[in-house]
Amino acid sequence: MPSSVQRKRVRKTPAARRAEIVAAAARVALTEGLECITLRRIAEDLDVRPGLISHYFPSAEELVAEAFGQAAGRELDALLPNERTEGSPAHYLARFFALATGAAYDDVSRLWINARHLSRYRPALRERVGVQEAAWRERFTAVIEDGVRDDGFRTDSPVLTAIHILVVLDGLGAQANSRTVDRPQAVALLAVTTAERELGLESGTLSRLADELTEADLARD
Amino acid sequence: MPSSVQRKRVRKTPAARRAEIVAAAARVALTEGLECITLRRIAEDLDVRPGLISHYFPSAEELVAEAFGQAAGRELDALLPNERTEGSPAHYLARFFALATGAAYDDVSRLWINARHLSRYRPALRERVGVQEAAWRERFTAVIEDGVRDDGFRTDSPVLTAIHILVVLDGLGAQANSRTVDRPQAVALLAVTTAERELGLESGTLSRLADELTEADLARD
DNA sequence: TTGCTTATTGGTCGAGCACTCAATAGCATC
DNA sequence: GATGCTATTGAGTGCTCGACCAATAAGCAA
Repeated sequence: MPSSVQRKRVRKTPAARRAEIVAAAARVALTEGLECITLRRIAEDLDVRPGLISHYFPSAEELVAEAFGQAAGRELDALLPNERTEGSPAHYLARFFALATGAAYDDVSRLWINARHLSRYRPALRERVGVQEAAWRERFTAVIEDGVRDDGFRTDSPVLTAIHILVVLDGLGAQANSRTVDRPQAVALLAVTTAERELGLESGTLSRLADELTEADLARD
Repeated sequence: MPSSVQRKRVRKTPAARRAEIVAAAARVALTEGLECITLRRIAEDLDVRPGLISHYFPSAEELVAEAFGQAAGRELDALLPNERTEGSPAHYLARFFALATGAAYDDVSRLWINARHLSRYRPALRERVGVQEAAWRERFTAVIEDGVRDDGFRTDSPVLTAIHILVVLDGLGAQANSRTVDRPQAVALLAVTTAERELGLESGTLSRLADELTEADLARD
C-alpha cells in the first residue's frame, strides 16, 4: 500500500478551513510579507493542494487583503487591548510605547509599509488598509479621551493628537527594512516624546512608566 | 524593402546608452513603481531589445537600485537645491514645504514607500535607500545649520531636528497610496508645524512664507 | 575599401505565478 | 450498508519574469 502516491484527504467544514487559510496567510504576511502569500505557499503550509485555496478565495487578492486585516487587527489588540478593566490610560499608553519601541515591533512596521505600498496596485487591500487605519486611530482616540477625563491628559482634539502620534510612529517604522545601525535615543523616543508633549504631560512621564513595566505587563495575551 | 521585418539598429556609446537606460528606469520608478522596472518594459520605452538592458545591467536588481537613486536624488535637488546663492534658509525651507504639501509630492512619497518596502528583499536597493536617506538628512541639516547661524533658528542639534522633520514627512507620506479623502488642515501642516516648533520659530512663520511664494519660486529648474 | 571591435539583436530556457475544471473521496444521513 | 452532497484533488493552461548566448551589423581605424 503506497502511502505517498495517494494523498490522504482531510475534510473540514468550510468555516474551519477558511479560518485556517486566513490564519496561515496572516502569519506569512507578518513574518515574510504580503507578496509571499501565494496559492502554492499557503497550500504547502496547510498540506493541501493549491486548488483548494482558490476554491475558498477565487481571487488571490482577496486573501491578501483578508490576511492583512487579520494580522493588523490582532497586533492592535495585542498592543492596545480594547477592554481596559484595570490600569490607567497612561499605563495603557506606556505599555504600547514599551512594545512599539522594541525590536518585536519591527514586524508590525514592515507589515504596514508592505500594505501601504502594495495597496497602490490592489484595490481590495487598499480598502482594508483604510479600515485598519481607522481602527488604530479610533483605538488611540478612545484611550486619549479616557485620559482627558480621568488621567490629566490635556488636548484640544483627541483625534488630531492620535493622528499626530500615529504619523510619527509611521515615520519611525518606515526605516524598519533599511535601518542597520541603532538610531540615537532621542529619535527612538520620538513617538513617546510626541505623545507626552501633545497630551500636556510632563516630559518623561510616559517613558518612565514604560520603563517600569515588568515582563508580565508586556506579555501578550 | 520590408521595414518592419528588419530592425534598424542604433549604436550608441556605452556611457550614453547606460545613462538613457537609467533615465528611463527612473521615470518608470517615479510614475509607476519600482516593480514596473522590467527588462521588457524599459527596452520597449527605448525601442531596443530586452537583451540589451541585460547587457548593461547583468542583474536587474542593480538597475532598480540605480533608478531609485537617480529618481530620489533628482527630487531632492528639485525640492531643496544644493546651492543657495540667494534667499534665506527660512525661504528655502518654506519653498520645500510648499512643494511637499502639494499633490505633486505624492509621487515622491510613493517612491519612498516603494523603495522602503522593496529594500526588504533587495540588498542593492537597501543600500541605495541608506545613501539617499543620508543625502536628504544632510541636506536638511545643512540648511538648518545655516539658519541657526544667519536666520534665528534655535535648536540644540540640527541633525536631530532634521531627522524629526523627515520622520514626520515619512509618516505623512505613508498614506500617499491609501488616502482618498482630504485630511484635516492641521494634519496636512504637521511637517511645517513641527519644523517651526523644533526650530524655535514663531508659529506660522514658515507656512506664511510658503503661502507667499509665487509660481515662479516653486518652478523646478 | 577592408577589417575589427563590440553594441545590439533574436530566440530560447526554466521558474513561478493565478486560475480553471472534471474527477475523486470524505462524511453525514438515511 | 448504501446514497448524496461537496470538500478536495490532480492535471493542465497561459502568462510574465530574469537570464543566457550565438549570430549580426554599426561604425571606427587602417
